Amino acid sequence: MGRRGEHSLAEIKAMALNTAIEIITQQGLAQLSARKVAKQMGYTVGTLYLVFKNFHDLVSQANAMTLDELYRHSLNYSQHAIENKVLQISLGYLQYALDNPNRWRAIFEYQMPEQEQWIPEYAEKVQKLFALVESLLVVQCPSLPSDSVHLTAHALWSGVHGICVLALTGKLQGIELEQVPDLVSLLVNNCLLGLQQQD
Amino acid sequence: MGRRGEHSLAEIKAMALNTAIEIITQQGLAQLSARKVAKQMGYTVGTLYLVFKNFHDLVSQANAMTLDELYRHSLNYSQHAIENKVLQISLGYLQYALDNPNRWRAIFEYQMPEQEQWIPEYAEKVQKLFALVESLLVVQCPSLPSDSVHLTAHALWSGVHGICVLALTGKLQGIELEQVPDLVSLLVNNCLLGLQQQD
DNA sequence: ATCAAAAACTGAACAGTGTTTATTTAATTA
DNA sequence: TAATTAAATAAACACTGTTCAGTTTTTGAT
Repeated sequence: MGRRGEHSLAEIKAMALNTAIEIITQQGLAQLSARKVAKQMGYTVGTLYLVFKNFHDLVSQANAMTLDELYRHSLNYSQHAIENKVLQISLGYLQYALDNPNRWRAIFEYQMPEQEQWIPEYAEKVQKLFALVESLLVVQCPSLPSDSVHLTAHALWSGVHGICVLALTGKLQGIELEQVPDLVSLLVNNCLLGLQQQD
Repeated sequence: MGRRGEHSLAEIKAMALNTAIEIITQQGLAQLSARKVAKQMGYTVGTLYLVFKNFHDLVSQANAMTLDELYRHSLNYSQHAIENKVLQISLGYLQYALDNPNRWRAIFEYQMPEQEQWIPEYAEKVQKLFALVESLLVVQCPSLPSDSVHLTAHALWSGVHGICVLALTGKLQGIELEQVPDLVSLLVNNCLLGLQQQD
């Protein structure tokens, strides 16, 4: 039927990303498909390939948006804390995951096709989160050498991430859901305690 | 062509599981398909459905076998350690993941179809790993109350798991691969140090 | 205003996926 | 040897991502 001109390509791209996020949120990443996105937008599949290189591109950009939200949410938690900001950002990270399980899992369970690359924004945004934790840690443990801060930030953050992963995939069967934040507190606080003892 | 009688159904099932693990090991979970398994065995797809309920069933049982190997490997590491067994089992867990990335990722990145259940063995084996860590922790921290041991074991183990996840998915960009075991040591040792300080 | 060119959009095709089922073939039993 | 049972297949179904030849509409120039 040809050009309808109702939406610009930029608008179509935005619509597609929002629709994809909607489907991920409601039905999970596994239920996302190109045709489903297109149909829900009122277009056909081919149109998506005018604004995305391929399906991987669509998913990556949708996940990048989630990663942004996740970053802002975590940052917000740390900024509203007056002490132990490292713990607070960790709890903020967990809370976003618990509140948006499907979107959170989509970020970390998406299997990148062989031979494809991450979109640049994706790697940047992951890096930004680590950097944020590192900056909070350096304030909280001023006597720690910068090499140690770097390693510790990654260890701590990976640990918090691991708790989120296992909690969201139902693999923490011996732990009640309301105890999951306690796991984060336990890990972060004891690790920090151990660090300060070394000084 | 009908019954060839070359293999019993039990043998066919074992062949399928071994073939699936082979494909996962070499090409990753994303490249696994029912037809590929069947073809590599010298059978057709339909035959697989004589011994598996569905594809989910096949993947689950293949992953359960990996989970067993992972458990034995981790147990072995802890048994050969004379002190700090909690750290050693953690490093053993990490090493298995680094040595068998595709099999390890298959366990944790497999998206269970909506409305399907884990096979019972699967949940049991995950539980067994947590229980093992908990039993080592209780020896290493005898003065810790049993409630705390339970929580701490899960927090610690999730932490170690998180490091494995991010390392294998290439999200620890600020860290060299040979430093990853250091991350595990840092997390585990500092957390244990913090715990002992609380006593 | 008319016509050509460019851009937007579709629909159908392709190879692949998991799954089901009628059918064929071989081994077992009577 | 004939009837029965079990093993295995081939083909179909609905779905997936991806491509591309056409069709339709808008735009730009005469």
